[in-house]
Amino acid sequence: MDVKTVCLGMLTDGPASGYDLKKEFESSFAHFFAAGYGSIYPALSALAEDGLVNCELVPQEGKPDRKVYRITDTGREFLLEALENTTPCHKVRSEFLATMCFAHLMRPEVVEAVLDNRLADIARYQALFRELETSCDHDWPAGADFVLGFGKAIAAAMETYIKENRHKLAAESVATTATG
Amino acid sequence: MDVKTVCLGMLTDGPASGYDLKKEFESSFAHFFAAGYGSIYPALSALAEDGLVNCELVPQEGKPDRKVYRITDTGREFLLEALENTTPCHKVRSEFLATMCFAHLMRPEVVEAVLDNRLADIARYQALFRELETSCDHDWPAGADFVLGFGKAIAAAMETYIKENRHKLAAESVATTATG
DNA sequence: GCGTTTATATATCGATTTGATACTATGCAT
DNA sequence: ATGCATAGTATCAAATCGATATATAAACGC
Repeated sequence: MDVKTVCLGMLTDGPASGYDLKKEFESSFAHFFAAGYGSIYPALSALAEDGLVNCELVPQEGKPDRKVYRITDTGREFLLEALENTTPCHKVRSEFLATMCFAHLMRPEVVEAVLDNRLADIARYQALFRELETSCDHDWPAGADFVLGFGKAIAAAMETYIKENRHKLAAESVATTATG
Repeated sequence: MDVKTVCLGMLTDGPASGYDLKKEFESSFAHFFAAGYGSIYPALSALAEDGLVNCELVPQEGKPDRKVYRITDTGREFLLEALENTTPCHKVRSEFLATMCFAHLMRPEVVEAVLDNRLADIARYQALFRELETSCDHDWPAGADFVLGFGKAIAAAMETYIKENRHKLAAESVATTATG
């Protein structure tokens, strides 16, 4: 399940441009699958080349032409096959936790700042979740609901854990002002 | 905080070879920062070239020489500076959630299998956490404790969420045997 | 005794992804 | 008038991933 396949899946919802897909990556997919233009545009080109989507050029005034992609029957078949994989991965890459591993080398106020910033980031995700919930009138497929709920549950768990355990970290910092 | 910096941080614990670091990436770091040989060896070479570590060749019988890396004073300074970054990221890349977004295109038994496999994967992480807790006699720095606890909390939250919400998914699958 | 897996150790390489940037044009706010 | 947001495409170096190659030896199952 690479960017190509996710784009293909998004296109089952209807035709879209690379720009449109980017917006979806930034909203409903933001909390679990990031992709920038550098991944999306090459992915769409490759899909078109393989005949899994076709591309219609829609001219616009004053703006670059829209390249509107539509999934083909071959593409739909390919997607269904890809969805047969029963062991899709779930990976975390956390510079935050890596940093916390070395908290004993850091000044306590920096540790505090890192934790505050992480909580702020979690709050941003929670705001996004509320937005997604209100904007869409719940005519969503069950899968989208499940995924949003998953994001909310994990964000809440992270928030709770950090708030309840941050005091343990601040306490033991080696670099506490030795002048005390 | 790239692989180079994490390797440098690991080396504050004592000298180690690339092979040793790989084992650490597979144990205590496994749940939040993956790195393979393809990242670790080039990282160590680059660190050595920049004078942040030095390398001692330790010959062995029948096996390739060990290249034992040790952090230098310059390296320690560099690390401390890197740890001043107060906004380290925390990213998730989940092919699992991407797959679940398209559950309505999947056969229900495949959805079930995906969920079972995810739960199994979570269980493997939980086993690893128990191992880490017992093997090390808690002479750990507080940071390592915090990070392990974080992993446990999130794993538990994921497990609970999946078990409590999977029924909603199975229910609405479009592809239910229409022959019923 | 014989094949397979596991462990010790290094290293490389193509494919994918990241993150930043470039280009063009409209409109809105300060 | 200057900057920022929005709409749209596109590219590129650097970083990372995942698999594979090489070499030796102990351990395990049948």
